[in-house]
Amino acid sequence: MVSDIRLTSQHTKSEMIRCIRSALLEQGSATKVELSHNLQISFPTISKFLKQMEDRGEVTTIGLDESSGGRRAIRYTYRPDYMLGLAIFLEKSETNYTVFNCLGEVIEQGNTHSMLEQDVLHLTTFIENIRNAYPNINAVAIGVPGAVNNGKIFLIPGYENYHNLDLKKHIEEQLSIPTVVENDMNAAVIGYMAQRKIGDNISLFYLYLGQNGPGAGIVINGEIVRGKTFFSGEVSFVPQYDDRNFLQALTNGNGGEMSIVPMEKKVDAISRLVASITSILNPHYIIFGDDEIETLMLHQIAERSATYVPKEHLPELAASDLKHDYLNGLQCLGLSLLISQQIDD
Amino acid sequence: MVSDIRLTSQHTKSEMIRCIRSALLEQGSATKVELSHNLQISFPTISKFLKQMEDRGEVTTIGLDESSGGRRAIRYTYRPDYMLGLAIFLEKSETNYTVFNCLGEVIEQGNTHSMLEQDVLHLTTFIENIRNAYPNINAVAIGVPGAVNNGKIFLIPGYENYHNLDLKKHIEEQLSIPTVVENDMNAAVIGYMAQRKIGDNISLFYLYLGQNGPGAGIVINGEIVRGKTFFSGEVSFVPQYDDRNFLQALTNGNGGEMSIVPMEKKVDAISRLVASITSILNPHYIIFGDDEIETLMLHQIAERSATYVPKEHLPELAASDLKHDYLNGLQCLGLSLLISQQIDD
DNA sequence: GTTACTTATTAAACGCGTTTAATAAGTGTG
DNA sequence: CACACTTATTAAACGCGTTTAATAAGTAAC
Repeated sequence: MVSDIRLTSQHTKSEMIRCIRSALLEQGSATKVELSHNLQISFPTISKFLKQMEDRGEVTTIGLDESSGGRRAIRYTYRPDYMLGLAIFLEKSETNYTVFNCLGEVIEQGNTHSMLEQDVLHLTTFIENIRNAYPNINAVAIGVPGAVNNGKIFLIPGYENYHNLDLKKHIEEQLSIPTVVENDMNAAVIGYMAQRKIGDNISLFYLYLGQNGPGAGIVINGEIVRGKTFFSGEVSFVPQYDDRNFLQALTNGNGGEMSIVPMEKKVDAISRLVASITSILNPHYIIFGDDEIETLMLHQIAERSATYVPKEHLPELAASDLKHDYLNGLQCLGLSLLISQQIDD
Repeated sequence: MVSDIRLTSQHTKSEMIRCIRSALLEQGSATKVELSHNLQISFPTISKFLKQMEDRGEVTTIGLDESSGGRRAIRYTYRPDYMLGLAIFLEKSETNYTVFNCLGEVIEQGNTHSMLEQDVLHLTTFIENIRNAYPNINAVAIGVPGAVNNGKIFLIPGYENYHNLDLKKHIEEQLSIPTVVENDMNAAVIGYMAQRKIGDNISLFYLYLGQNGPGAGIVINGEIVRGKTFFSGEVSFVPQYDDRNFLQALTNGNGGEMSIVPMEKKVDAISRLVASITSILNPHYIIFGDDEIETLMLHQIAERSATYVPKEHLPELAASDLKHDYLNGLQCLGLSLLISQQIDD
């Protein structure tokens, strides 16, 4: 016997606006009734907020719906350029950036010299300049090759200027733009999941096997796994053979070129890693962020993994474009800052 | 420039009651001002709910505080026996149960014949009988040696009667008592964390190395990891040596007694597992749910693990009493049902 | 013991989202 | 083209937690 059907699951003002924004962006357009239905917010409340948003130019009407038997409804849509986001990823050799709108469309894309070895001031003035060109940039997402927690860079080997720097706080204080900072692999896994519209309580292992040594971004139950000392995903160290761990198996133990090691040995090492991950975490997906891995190799890995772990428990294996996912992840992070933007009347 | 300091972070009625209950139970006793402060709920609201709870006998006053310079405050406390919980764990050889109050104190403890091979009806009448003896039992927590998701038993090898049964739904419909069903290792990890008051965003690996083969309960970012096919924690299959996985390393590959394998070989296998877990998940703790593991062995494992993974990233290793944690976990699960109990005016 | 000053509690006014009633704007039908 | 019947929108009444003001109950000082 449930006492009450709906216990006024109230939201706060900014939560509601966030919901309206994301619903409008997701659905492309909507009427007030549709929003009220989908978001479980009462019609009058939707009406009130939508009017405010229309007044400040955030949404526009795009005409009337066909009548479904009664009065025709007004259809609203979000203006994608009302706010823009800036995504930057700092890499060893260069700095890439994109300016994007609320639909994720890229307005401008470019790259410049690496900033990791420079002073942080370089970065802030760079952002400031872009913002001067696009004044309605309202969020910055920065990707770095290092361990990040809540905007603070804890560990970034080789780049002293950024070590132990709370980059989020720094940018927000200097430029007063909402900012998010994230590790590269974590951004990639976020981007991949968003793109494939992978649900919320899913576990996913995003594995990179590139030049800088293996690394992974891990999402479990829809949340990024950072670990006690930000060491999660450092799969190089997984012991796999009598006298070799994963990295040694890939590089023949001498830190040499990966290409020297014969294909089948690599496949076995990767398959053993897949088996370990499966029997420990049993995720839904393992994604290889590398174009080099072709479908053939994926099949071989799947087959060989099944010799270590019952087949039905193995995750779906797939390859994906790391750089693309990385950028997409940063845009997602920026976008979520945009749509939760407070409005100051 | 933040526009508003406190955007009326409103809660629903039942959430508030839940908060008040848990605060009173946690702190032992409290005044209205203290509750209002700790829970961030306004004084009048606290006052209103506390009065209702007092009226129905859920809380009582235990006198006045000493004056701190002004009017003396009334101190309230929760009546621990106002609601009781029932924890049951179904095992192969027997069925254990405890009746406990809101403070976690055990009112009655006992065991009876195994019910896993019987019909489920056996279990329901068993619960019904206990409830007749303690009419204010308001929650049941059931632990089973199988894969459970949201009360439904997906996989429970050897016990056909329980396979694919939504036990939670079944009990709730038959007896109308709020019910929670959980896997044994998951209950244990919950119990361990509650007992040690381990924070909310912590990752913990609870490992069991007993007769029925290794198994683990995993919590990451404060949430149970179940996996795509409820296979998470099945660490037996982790490949560790050229030709042996973890289980084979422990049992010498012939499924024989663990005791045959020399101590140091076991230590190495466990250490390799610790290293794998660390480099994949980097959890805060790995707990061994086994009394057999003595402090000496823990030290050896810690030392040996450090040969595979940099020491600073290793988790804290500890041993704990599985059965105790298991029971405690069930009580926690039951308790959280109790304190979120709806009141029907 | 009266005064000044605390602190706890109660009572009234307010804000805000919701529910409900009222109105507006369509459709098809005889 | 009035009529019954939809559906969208607006206006008013309500519920509930909060903020603010008023009152009660205590302490210390003179």
